[in-house]
Amino acid sequence: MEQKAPTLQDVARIAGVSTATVSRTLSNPNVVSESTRKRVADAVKESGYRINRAARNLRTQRAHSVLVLLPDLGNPFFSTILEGISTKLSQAGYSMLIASTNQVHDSGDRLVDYLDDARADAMIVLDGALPVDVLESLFEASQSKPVVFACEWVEGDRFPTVRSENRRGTRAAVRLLHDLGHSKIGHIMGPETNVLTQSRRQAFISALDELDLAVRPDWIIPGDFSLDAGCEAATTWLGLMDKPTAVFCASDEIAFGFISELTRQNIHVPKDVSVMGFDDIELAERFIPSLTTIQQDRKLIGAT
Amino acid sequence: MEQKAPTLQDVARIAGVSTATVSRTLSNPNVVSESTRKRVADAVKESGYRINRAARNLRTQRAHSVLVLLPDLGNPFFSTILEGISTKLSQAGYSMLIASTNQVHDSGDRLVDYLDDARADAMIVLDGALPVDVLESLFEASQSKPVVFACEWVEGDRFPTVRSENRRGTRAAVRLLHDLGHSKIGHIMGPETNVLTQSRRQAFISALDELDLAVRPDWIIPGDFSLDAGCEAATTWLGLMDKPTAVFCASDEIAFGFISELTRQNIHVPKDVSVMGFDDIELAERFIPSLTTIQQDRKLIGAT
DNA sequence: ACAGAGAATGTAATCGTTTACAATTATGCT
DNA sequence: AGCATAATTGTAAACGATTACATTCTCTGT
Repeated sequence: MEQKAPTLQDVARIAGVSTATVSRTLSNPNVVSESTRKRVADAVKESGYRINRAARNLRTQRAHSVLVLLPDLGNPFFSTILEGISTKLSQAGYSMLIASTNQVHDSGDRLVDYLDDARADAMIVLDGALPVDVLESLFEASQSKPVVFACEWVEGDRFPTVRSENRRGTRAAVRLLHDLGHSKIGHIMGPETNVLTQSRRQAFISALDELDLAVRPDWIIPGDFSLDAGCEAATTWLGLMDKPTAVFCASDEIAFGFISELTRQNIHVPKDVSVMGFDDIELAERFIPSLTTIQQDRKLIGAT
Repeated sequence: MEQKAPTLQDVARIAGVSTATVSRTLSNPNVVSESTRKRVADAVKESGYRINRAARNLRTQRAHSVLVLLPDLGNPFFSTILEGISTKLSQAGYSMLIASTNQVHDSGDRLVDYLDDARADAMIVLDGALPVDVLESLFEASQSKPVVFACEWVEGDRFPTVRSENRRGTRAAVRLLHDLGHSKIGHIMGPETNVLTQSRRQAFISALDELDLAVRPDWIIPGDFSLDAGCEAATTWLGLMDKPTAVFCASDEIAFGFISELTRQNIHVPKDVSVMGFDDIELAERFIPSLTTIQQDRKLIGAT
């Protein structure tokens, strides 16, 4: 029973028309007459025809799919963004290919292959920490196919970028803590090299300045967006003589790690110390308008 | 500067050989002579040739990509599994397409289209709650292309399935709680219709039986794998006259919701009540060997 | 030196669509 | 009716790779 899939030819034969007509009926129905349109529709149904994307892609020179590149698939933060992208893409009739940066790198493939090779029409990059040579080749490729950065970005304005309002979000968080009566506010950072880290730290400092609050270097604790970093930061915090009464974390994951470690040490949140996160992954109370929703529109535009 | 991508023909011309030879050099190097192999390699480098996947896919009738279907992209639990799948696939030279069940459903596309239309060679399903008609058509399609279920599954043994050891994990969890001295153990379930829920509840009950512990229906609290469910369960727990001193949650997310709500109500975990989760998402202390690692091998086998 | 095996390469058909162009038919207008 | 124009449909050439088959070339053994 290994019957091969029906082709346009088969449909054409059944409907008694040419393949061209069938193709037109499917992709551009309003140019064929009512009667043949119906005949073709019936023939399609009868044969159980499904278009062969490979053939179509070859002929039209488009892959009808978009590559999403992210640093780490396991990171829950990205999954909500993916959800948004995925929805938009499938609405627009695109498929979503996924690759994670480290893998691509390990396997020796070059990133641009995905574009060069006609596997993807466009690329959405969620990783701001790409090596320069990769960036270079990406930029070259972006002359012919759209490459857009989202959430994280690279310096230089060479790629269109979709970013959330890091500065504003950070300021809002700091102000909220201030309004709650805190004047001793600390910060747990993301990984040193990350653009988000930089941006949020700067925003944090300037927000403190605006409110005439002290900026204490020992209250700015290094980290790396992970739970573990939050736990370590908790230890650091415990070791401080003069402890901040509120802490703004560069990511929600950090915040969780921080809180859970403190709880283990019988420090109560928020009674003993207030903690805020950033990113609005589903786990947290969301105090900053979600990133994801705003971004998707522009992404789609960039992609098509 | 809109130069089109170089093709096999271009390479062939530069190298002074036929396209067939070039193709062979690339896909089956050991049948061509050393000298031409080098000539072709140089020509490839000179022209910057990249293979056109669309053409290759058309000719070879394979898409070199696998579709992963999951119920909800936003759910962090799946992202770690995705990571594993993705790694294996890219090692094997496959791309990974992603779709989420609800979207596919909403958009009116049929799932099987992905297989039928040569976009994907195989499919990995992480959703055990598909409508019957979808299942039916999937099964039909699985005659020609591999479809494997993972993590969740459907009754009937019609599809190859990769599953984690739900029963064993559950039993291990219950025994651990028992060994810690608990005799009053409760359970917060996942969504009623989910196969994992069923499996874990049964295992939970039989584990209690084995240990001669009481099975109290009011200690088995309904839920749905989400944080919110955990919170609600916390309220339910608070309302119980006779409270279990330990709770086994069907997912880590539930456990987190439960713990956070209790903490808010000044109940201390684990002093006042012990809580265990299930799934081993990165957030939790991992007390059950991870699901993800074991599965990937078999998945890959199934897919190729 | 020559037949014959085996290695290396070339020729050309093929995968299933789309689409420019030609050909046909239908329609409107005087 | 007769011709111009528009609406449909058909013919056939792409798209860029793979591969069966034919061909040429290179040896080896006698």
